[in-house]
Order: sequence, then C-alpha cells, then structure tokens
Amino acid sequence: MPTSKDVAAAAGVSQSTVSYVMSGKRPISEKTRKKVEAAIEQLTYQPNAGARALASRRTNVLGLVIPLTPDAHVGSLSEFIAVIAATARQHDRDILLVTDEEGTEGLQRVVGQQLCDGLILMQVEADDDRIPVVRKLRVPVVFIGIPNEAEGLSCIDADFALAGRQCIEEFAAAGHQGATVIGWRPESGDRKLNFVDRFLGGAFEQAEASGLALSHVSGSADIASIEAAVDGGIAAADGPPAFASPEEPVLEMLPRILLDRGLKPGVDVSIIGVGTQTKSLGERLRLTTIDLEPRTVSRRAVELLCNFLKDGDGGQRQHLELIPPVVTQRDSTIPSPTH
Amino acid sequence: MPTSKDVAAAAGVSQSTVSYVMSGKRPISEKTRKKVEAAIEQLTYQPNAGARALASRRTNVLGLVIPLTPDAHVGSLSEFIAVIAATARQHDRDILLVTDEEGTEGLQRVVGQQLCDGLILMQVEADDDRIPVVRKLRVPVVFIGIPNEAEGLSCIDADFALAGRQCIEEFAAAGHQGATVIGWRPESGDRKLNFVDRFLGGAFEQAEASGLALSHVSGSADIASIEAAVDGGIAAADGPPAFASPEEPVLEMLPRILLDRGLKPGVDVSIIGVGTQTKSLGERLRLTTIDLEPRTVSRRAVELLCNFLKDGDGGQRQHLELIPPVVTQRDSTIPSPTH
DNA sequence: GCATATCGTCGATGCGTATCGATGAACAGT
DNA sequence: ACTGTTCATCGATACGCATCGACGATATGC
Repeated sequence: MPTSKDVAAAAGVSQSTVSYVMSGKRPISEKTRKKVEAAIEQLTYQPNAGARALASRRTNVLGLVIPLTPDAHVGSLSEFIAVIAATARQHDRDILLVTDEEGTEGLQRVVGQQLCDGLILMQVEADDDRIPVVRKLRVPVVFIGIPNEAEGLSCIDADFALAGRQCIEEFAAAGHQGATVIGWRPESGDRKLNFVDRFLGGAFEQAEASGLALSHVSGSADIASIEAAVDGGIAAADGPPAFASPEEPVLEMLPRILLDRGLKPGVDVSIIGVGTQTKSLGERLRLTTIDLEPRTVSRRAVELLCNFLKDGDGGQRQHLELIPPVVTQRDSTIPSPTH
Repeated sequence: MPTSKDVAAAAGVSQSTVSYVMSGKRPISEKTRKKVEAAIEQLTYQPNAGARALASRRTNVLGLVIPLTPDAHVGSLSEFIAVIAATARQHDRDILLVTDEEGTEGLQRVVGQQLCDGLILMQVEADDDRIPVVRKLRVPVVFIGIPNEAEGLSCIDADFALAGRQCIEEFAAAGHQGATVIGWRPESGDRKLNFVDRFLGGAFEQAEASGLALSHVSGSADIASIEAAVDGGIAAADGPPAFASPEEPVLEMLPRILLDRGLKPGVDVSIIGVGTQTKSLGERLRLTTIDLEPRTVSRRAVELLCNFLKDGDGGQRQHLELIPPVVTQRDSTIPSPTH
C-alpha cells in the first residue's frame, strides 16, 4: 500500500504538500497540484482511514443502529438501510452497523472507541431506553421515529398524523360518511412504537372535523378475520363503505373480498392503502395509496446528521422533521362528486 | 476521552504495560493487571479504533456489500444484515456497509483505505462483475451466493438444489405422481441469480429419479394467474395434485384457491412452501415448509471470514459451503401412505 | 528603493496504540 | 557466590496523516 510519503517522493514534494493538495486547506500552485495528482493516480494512492482518523479526530463514518428483532423485519427496513448507506456516500461518509442487540452499551462503545462521528437510531420507541444514554454522548445523534420526550433531540419520521388526516380527507372528498381502518393490531410491541397512535390520532381528528364516522379494527393475516372486519364495515356504513389499511396482506385481499360481496372498488366502495412500499402494490391492484416515503425519511436523516457534523461544534441541536406522505390517486377510491 | 497513557498514569505503570494487559500478548503479574483493570474501569477507558488500526494494521471491521436495487428488498435481506452484524460482534468485529451502487470501485475503496479487513458480498450473481476485482484484492472475501466460476473463491449459500430434491422427495413420499412449482418468474434480472436454476435443477433431477412428473409455471402476484396455474396443475395431475412455491403471496392464497375447488390441503392435495422466512407463514397456514435458513447462511459467512482473518495469512482459500434447508412437516402435505 | 503583505512549500510535531528490544528482578542450578 | 534462566516491566519507535509555524519567493504599497 502506498503512503502519502510515497506520493510525495514520486511528485518531488513534501508529504505535507500532498496532504494539502488532497484537503485543499492551503493554496497550492497549479503546477505542483498537477504533479501530485499524477503521482496519486499512478500509485493508486488511497489515504489510510485509521491514520486519517487519528490525526484529524474524525472518522467520516456514521453509526447506524438497527433493530435485530425479527418481527420488525418488514421489507422496508432493508430499503431504509440501503438508502442511508447510499446517501452517506454522497456526503463522503460510510456507515457502521450497530444492532440494538448490544443495547445502550453498543452506543457507548462505538462512540467511545471513536469508530464513528455520529449516530442514526432507527425504530425509536415512544419511551426509548436509549434516550438518556444518547443525551450524554458527545456526538450528534439523529432519531428515526418520534419519542414522547423529544426535548433537545433531533428526530425525523414520516408524518403519520398527516397520513391519517389525508386518508380521511380522501374519503370525505369521495362523499363517504364513514370509514374503517383495518390493521395495526395493538400488540404489546406495537404500543412502544407510537406511529400507530399518531396515524389513528390524525385520522380520528380529521374524521371529527369532517363529520365522518371512523372505526378501527385490528387486522390479522387470516382471511376470515379480514372478512369479518369488512362485513362489519359494510353493515355500519351509512352509504358506500370505505376501508383503509396499512397491512399488505389485508390490501392484497381486500379487492377480492369486496368483489365477492358485489362491491366494486372505486364505484361502490373506496380502498386506500397506507405504507412504506405502496408503489408496486398500488400499481398492481390499482389502489389509491398514501406512501410514507421511507426513502425520503432515510435521506433526510443522513443529511441532517451530516449538517450537524459540518457545523463542527459536534453538539446536537433540537430538530423535529416530519416527512409529508404522498397521496397517489388510482382507481380504488370513488371519484369526488364535486368533479 | 482518556487514553492508554492516562490509564497508565492512574495505575502507576507504563503505557506499554496497559497495552499488554489488554492484549494479553505478554505475561503480566496478577497485581499489576488488577491495578490496570481498575484504572480502565474507573476512567471508562476505551481504546481508540483509529490508533489501534494504524498501529496494528487491522481494523477489526468487516465490509458488507449489500444490493441497493429496490426489487431485491425482500424481507429477508434485513434479516441477513442484522444477523451478520450480530455475529460479527460475537467475534469482536464491526460491520461497515457498502452498497453495490458504488460498484467495484467501492470494494477497492474500502480495502484501499483500509477501512476493513475483509469483505462479505451478498446477492452474488452467476457471472458477477465483481469477481475479477475481488481476485486482485489483498483481503479475504466471502460470497453469499454461488457464481458459475467459483474457482479459488469462498462461497456460502443455501443449498437450493437440495431444497428442490427435498421438495420432490416429500411429494413422492406422499404418493404423488406429479407436481407443479409455481413462482420465480424467469425475468431478466432473475436469470443472473442462479438459485432459481439450482432449485429447479435439483427438483427436476429428483423428479426423474422418483418417476414424478414435474412442471414449472412462473408465478405472478395476481390472483387470476395463480388460479390458472392451479387449474393447470389439477388438470395435469394423475392422482392428487401437488404444489410448491417460493413466493409468499402465492402461498398465502393457495389454500383458499384449492378449497374453493373442493380440494383440502393435506388430504386431497399437497402444498409445500419454500423460502427464507417460512416459519410464521407456515405456522399460520399450517403449511409444510422447506426453509432456506438465511440466519445460518449469514452466520456461517461471518464465521468463515473471521477464520480466514484469524489464520493471519490474509489470503482467501477456496471454500464452498451449502447450508441444508430444513423441512418442517405440518398439515399441508398428504401423509405418507407407508406410515 | 525598501518595507510589507501574499503565496506556495517545507519541516517538525502530535494523534493513540502495538510491539520490539532492553533492563532489572527473582530464582534455580552448580 | 556466580552464571544462566525466566518473568515482569519499561522506554523507544513506528504506524500514516493533518496541521502548525516558519521560510523563501513574489507581488504590492509608498
């Protein structure tokens, strides 16, 4: 492996000049820069990350804390991870993986060993144990998810409350008097993740504002329970029924189940799919969808962290950013009567 | 941040003694070890990773190359990643993420900058561009997936061929004369990943050996095409039909579709689910499954790489390891008549 | 013409650790 | 008591880079 010393020798300059050519922190004449760059090219020189970290006190690495729990491994998680890694590269940084299996010691470890300059925490719970630890860390941290006590923290997430409101707005615009949300069973684990409450909160709030009767039934993957939920929704409806769900299996079967009951989606009944990967599903089933834009959330998390690092102070500032979901109207919602 | 010098001062020894206490590479008396350990504890000392990498020429970090392409983001990918990260920690190593968006230059970069001591490549294609680059790298590399030219490389994957054989064996034992595999549409992208061919190769081979008529139809997510495939399978069957599929949506609907036709799984027809996350699906639908054990594949990949690194020579050896799939008999296959 | 500012480069130093050679102490054998 | 060992520890050095102060060479002011 060639070193910057080798490059210096090849270019006939001093090692420090090579360093300044690479960093641009001091002016270098066109002539010597060319020489140095040629030497770098020829030797295929790449700076040693360890030495660089040691001397500059920055690693250019971001720690990403991911959940290890298998039940959380929905498809979107890997998309989050990949987008975060790709965005980090655009800012000339790399991603070090930390699983939450290590717990809070893992955070202290990667920061203490100076393996990374900052952290991104995924799957942040409403009352996350890691928050008190994070507050003491000397590096900036960005949360993906909104804990209850977000004071002084930097948090980014999809705007679930807005998604709930948008959902009801769509139904109201289509002339529905009532709607049913199927899914997000309030299991023990789900209670910790408050996005369910945020979505339902927004939905119920908007339902009240729009004078629309909203009910929520916890979905389940088996067909019978979905059918029961659908029948309940139809019976309760005062006019054409409307259904929304954030669960893919539910959405997959909903059109079929409704057609079996003589209800054509987009004509006699409305369906809205909510989720993180709604595009392919929505296009295939021609479903109106509300996408939570996980790629944008991921990208912004990295950008925010990089901004904190660029400012140099290393301290984390309070920041709350909610990414607006994207509504895509397709054929599963009844057209607005006003049009 | 305290340094090993601070620890040395607090313990009243030299810095090198602290280093030897931590590495154990030279004998240290019980007394001084206790003193040093106490000082480490009290100062919450953690060695600086950059300095350590610089001095020891090892980073204790493994690079993990993941696909960025969204269509590959099935749920199992994040499970792979998390298991790899957790296993790496058990070997006192961390994981640096590299997306294949960077291409082969990404590999050369992380190795050239000495950000990691070795690499794990996921989603290896039959004729992967990265192979010639990997051969020139000076660090050990483990492939997850089996390329066509595996000479001199270290590869690990699920044994898809065995899964195919096991599948047919199950059907044959249940007394079936024929079977249909639904799924794995041979699209452009899928051709590069040869596991489809490996599975089907094993299945057809075993079908011939067992005198069983096997056909394969590319599945699709919409219900109509699945129903068509099912009807085809029923019509072609000489005796009770049998179906296998590696696609979750197909498996989700298969029992329902068959019941609609008056065929009860496990009595009039057999179903086998093949995949990387078959447990919850299999238990819910009471499906006999063949699981490809992604967790084992991931774990073994890390262990293999760590072994290469432990041996010190840094060279990669040829190695081919196929993880046997696990057959779990539940209620969707017709009981063997011989029992 | 000299004093002063600006530019481009060099040498020296430090970052925190691992590791090698050396040193001194304790100890066994004669 | 003297040499030869083994054991525990220390001091010095190197790892590769960033960065600071210094210095010579030009350019700018009057």
